[in-house]
Amino acid sequence: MAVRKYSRQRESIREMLLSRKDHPTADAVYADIRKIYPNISLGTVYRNLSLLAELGEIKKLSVGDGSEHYDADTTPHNHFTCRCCHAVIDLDMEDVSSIKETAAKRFDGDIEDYSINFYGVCGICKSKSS
Amino acid sequence: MAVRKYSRQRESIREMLLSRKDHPTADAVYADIRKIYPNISLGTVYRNLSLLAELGEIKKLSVGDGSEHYDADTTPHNHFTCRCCHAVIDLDMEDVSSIKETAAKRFDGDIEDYSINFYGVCGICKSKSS
DNA sequence: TTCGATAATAATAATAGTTACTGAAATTAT
DNA sequence: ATAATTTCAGTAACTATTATTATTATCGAA
Repeated sequence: MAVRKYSRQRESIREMLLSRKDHPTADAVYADIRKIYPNISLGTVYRNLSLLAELGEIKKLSVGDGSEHYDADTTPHNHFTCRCCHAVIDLDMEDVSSIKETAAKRFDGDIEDYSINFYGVCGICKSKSS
Repeated sequence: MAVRKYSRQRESIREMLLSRKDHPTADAVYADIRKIYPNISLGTVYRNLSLLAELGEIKKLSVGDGSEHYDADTTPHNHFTCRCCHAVIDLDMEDVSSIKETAAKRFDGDIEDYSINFYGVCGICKSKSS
């Protein structure tokens, strides 16, 4: 893949991701993008999501629910997964990126990146169950 | 499943996990346990790993490499994944569990747990490549 | 503007990881 | 020992993801 060529599908996937504040799985992206390109292939969705992630334009999130989630917001922030409704949401919290240096202190390798996932019950599910 | 019954296989899986300091996948556990129980089923391994995780006796780790890893050390600690040799190792670092409270400050749900994964190049791979 | 090279696509097959099902064997209570 | 119930091995099924292939779209040059 020497020269990267433009594709409507990829552009559409990028724009769609940017427009949502949630963190859809490949399947959710596929369902959404089919409204614009009814016969886009799921393989195309996977390929372009991986490509965009490689290029650093989006982020791949592994929250441990069996499938990958994608996030167009590449600025450093952390996520919360509700064990009740399974939503993956952004956490509004003060910067804790210093943990990277904390981790590096007694480690002889190079730490390039990190991800923090919080788990529990979200506000909505909490109010429903009470 | 009212009364849980003893099983040699489950006990063997637990002991095996306790004896290793790495964080094997179900498949790695299967390969190892077959040395003792040559015709144990992969399904049995999965079922018991899930069961032990539910009981809180082991921890399931999602590091984003496509498969789950298992850790018999349930005390709070963090992990590092080498993007070179793909090893998942424990990080010896000072306690950062206060991030749980930091995250809770501006959040209306309940935060029950969290996991931190660090990524980069481990010491061994680093020395090899230089 | 057409042409030729090649990247990207849709459709589908294949793979990997995991879970579900079934009848037989093991474990515990009676 | 016998009955009741769990767990097992073996296997099929399922879900998420990647690979293959023939066709189509993009793009730079003639």
